[in-house]
Amino acid sequence: MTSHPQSKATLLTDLMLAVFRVNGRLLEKGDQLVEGLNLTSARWQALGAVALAEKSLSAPQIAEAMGITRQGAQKQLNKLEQDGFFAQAPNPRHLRSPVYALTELGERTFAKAMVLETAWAKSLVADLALQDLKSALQTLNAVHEVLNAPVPIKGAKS
Amino acid sequence: MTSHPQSKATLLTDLMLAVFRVNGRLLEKGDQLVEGLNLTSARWQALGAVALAEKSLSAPQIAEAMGITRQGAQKQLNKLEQDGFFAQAPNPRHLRSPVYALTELGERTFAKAMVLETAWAKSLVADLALQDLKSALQTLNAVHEVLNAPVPIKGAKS
DNA sequence: TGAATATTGACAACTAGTTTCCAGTAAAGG
DNA sequence: CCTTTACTGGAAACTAGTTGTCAATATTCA
Repeated sequence: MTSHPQSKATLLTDLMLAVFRVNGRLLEKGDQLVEGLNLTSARWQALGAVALAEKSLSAPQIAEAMGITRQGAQKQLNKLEQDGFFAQAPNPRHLRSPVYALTELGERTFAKAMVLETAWAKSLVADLALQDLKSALQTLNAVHEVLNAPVPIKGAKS
Repeated sequence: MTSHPQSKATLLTDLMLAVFRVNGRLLEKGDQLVEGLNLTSARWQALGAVALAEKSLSAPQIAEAMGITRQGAQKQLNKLEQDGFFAQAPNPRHLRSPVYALTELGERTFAKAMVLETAWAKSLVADLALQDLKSALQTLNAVHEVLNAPVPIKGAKS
C-alpha cells in the first residue's frame, strides 16, 4: 500500500499511517459496539477509568487515567452524570472538587460493555497469532517510548 | 502496564489501547513538527493527498485520499486556499466542483514538511529493529483487515 | 501564620472531524 | 429528450477533544 525501499525510517512512516488507520477503525467499531447502551467510545472510556480504579475519582484523576485534559474529561462527566451513569459525592480532600462514583446503572452498563468487548475481541483474534500480537504490542510500546523524546524543531518560526 | 493472563483476546485489547496511546502521541508530535510552517497534522495530510497524486484533485477525491468525509476535507480546503497553499482551477468535468492544485507556496511547504518528517523518522528509529517494525506493520495491517468484519450487535437497541 | 503557588470547576473559543439537509449540477436509462 | 438518480458545495448542529482565562480553593514553605 506504500513505497518500496523499506528503510527503517520508511517502515516507521508506514507504521505511523497504519496506526492512524487502525485507530480510526477502532473508534468506529467501538462506537458501534456500545451504541445500544447509550455509550460512545469516549463515554465508555470514562466509565472504565472509574470502574478499573475500583473507587471514586475526581475529575482531574479521571482525566489523567483517560489521557486527556481535565476540561475534556469534565465535559464527559457532566453529561454522564446527567444520564445517570455517575453520581457525585463530596470530596473530603477538596470542597469544590467532588468525587465521581458509578451508579447502579453505570456499573451495570459498564459490565455489559465489557461482555460485548470480550466477545468482540475473541471473535477478532481467530486469524491472528499470539506471538504476532505480543511482538506488535511490544513494538508499539517501544515506539511510544521513543515518541517521548523531544522533536527536532528545525522548522520552527525562525 | 496492563493485565497478566495473556490470552489472545487480552493481548488484542492491550494492543488496541497501545494504538490509542501511540495515535495521540503521533498527532501531537506531528503538530509540533510542522507548526513553524503554518501547518497542522490535518493540513499537512491534505497537502500530501494532492502532492502524492501529482495532479489536481477535486474535494471529494481529496477526502477519499485522506480517509475522511467530503465535508471534512472541504473545510480544510477552504482554509488552506485562504492561506495560499491551494489554488482552485475550473473542473472541465463539473461546473460547480473545482479542482485544487498546490500553489508554489503549497509545494514548497509540503517539501519542507517532508524533509522534517524524514529527519524525524530517522532520529526515532535508532532504537528500533527493522524486523520488529516490519512485523508490527504486518500485524497492524492484519488487525485492520479483521476490523472490516461486521460487529456482533447483541447490545443494539432491540 | 501568612503569602506565594498549585489545583480546580466553569466558561469560552478553537481544531478536526461527523451527520443531516438543501439546492444546483451531472450522468444514466427509459 | 427528459426523468430519475447520483454527485457536489454550503451550511448547521453535533461529538470529542484542545488551549486559555477567571475566580475560588488547597498546599507549600519561609
